[in-house]
Amino acid sequence: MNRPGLRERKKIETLHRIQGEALRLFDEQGYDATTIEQIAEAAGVSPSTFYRYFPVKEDVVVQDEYDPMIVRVFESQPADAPPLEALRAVLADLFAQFTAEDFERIRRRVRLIFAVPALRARQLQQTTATERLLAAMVAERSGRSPEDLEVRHFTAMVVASWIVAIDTWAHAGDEDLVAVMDRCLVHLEAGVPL
Amino acid sequence: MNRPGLRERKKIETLHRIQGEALRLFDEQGYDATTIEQIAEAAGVSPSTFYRYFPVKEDVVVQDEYDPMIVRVFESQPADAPPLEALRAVLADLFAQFTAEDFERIRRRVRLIFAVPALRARQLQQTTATERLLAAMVAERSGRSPEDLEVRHFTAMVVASWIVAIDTWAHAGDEDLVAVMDRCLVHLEAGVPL
DNA sequence: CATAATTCTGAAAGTTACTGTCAAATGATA
DNA sequence: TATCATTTGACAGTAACTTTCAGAATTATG
Repeated sequence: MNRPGLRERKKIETLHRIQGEALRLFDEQGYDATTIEQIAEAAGVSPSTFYRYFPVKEDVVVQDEYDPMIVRVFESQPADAPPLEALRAVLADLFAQFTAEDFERIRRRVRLIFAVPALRARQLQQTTATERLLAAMVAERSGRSPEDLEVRHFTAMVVASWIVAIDTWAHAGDEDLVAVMDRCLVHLEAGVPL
Repeated sequence: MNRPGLRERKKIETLHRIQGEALRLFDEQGYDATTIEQIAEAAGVSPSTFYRYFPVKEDVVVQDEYDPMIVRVFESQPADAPPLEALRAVLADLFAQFTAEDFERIRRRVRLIFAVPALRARQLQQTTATERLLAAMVAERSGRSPEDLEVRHFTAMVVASWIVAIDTWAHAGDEDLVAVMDRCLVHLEAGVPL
């Protein structure tokens, strides 16, 4: 048996407390003006502990746990679906699980990320990891190599498309996130005509 | 008349000297293991001077002067050419001006950038600036707003396409850079089929 | 229940990237 | 040559991150 256990619960709680206090402080004073010491103190931990949870300052905003979800949902898609269809469905399925509060939290985070260069840089970097993940899965499915130029190009386009959609949604947005993503993917599939 | 003048010539020279020594040291000891102090000393300047030329350490590798060239070449394209055609031509024209040594230097820089996370992050960030630039030009040409979703999506796709091509070329590459880029853009125009 | 093993935490000291200020040096200009 | 603007270097300071180590809390084991 490997139930959650007190230790793990405490860890998750601490992680969320740090993240919450950090976002609050960033809102109040700005990202750069907030030091790790302040965040640590507000969360009732030591700076060392902060770094144990978030290797770099940016991660307290950028880190998320979506990658494994994406993998799970992607693998549950019908094997004969074309890759672009499959990925579109993955997002739809994923978003269907989110609540309105989830979206609101994500929106705040995304806005912060796009406003602070350091956060944006970190997120772009994290995105390339997701890209590799997708490339591996797509390659598997289409019986090609993950190094194949078209496979890498395909995944790069899809991921970049997502980012444009998220950016648009977070800023303009009374529109639905799924709707914006669909518009982008349709545009992509049509060969980005202008 | 506005000839270079001694002062400017010296500035360019210093800039190149710093860059050269930095790249040499990075090759020898690795990026992280090389301090700004070492670079400054090798280039015969003070650390403060280093920062005057390169606001952040990453810029000594990532900074380039291509953006204005892109603008110039783009504006010299026939006004009735479709945007994707125009951008393809821009790159072809640009690369035609480069020598074999240029390509070799670029290749070394690109490999370094893709190997060091901090450099990659900075470059991705810089890329978004280029993206905005392109968006403005493309918007102008097609009589749309730079905020238009399709315009932003189009430019994001083209830029992301370039990056995949450059990455591929720098690593695999006995193939021509222009050829790889063409393959990517063709794939994009076809709606990234797999 | 008691003790051993594992994991988590905090304190402290050190490195380095980066910022700001000010005076000295150097190139431009009249 | 004399004055003006720009560039540079020295210095001091901040804060992000790293490393190390000892002690505390939690879990596993006899």
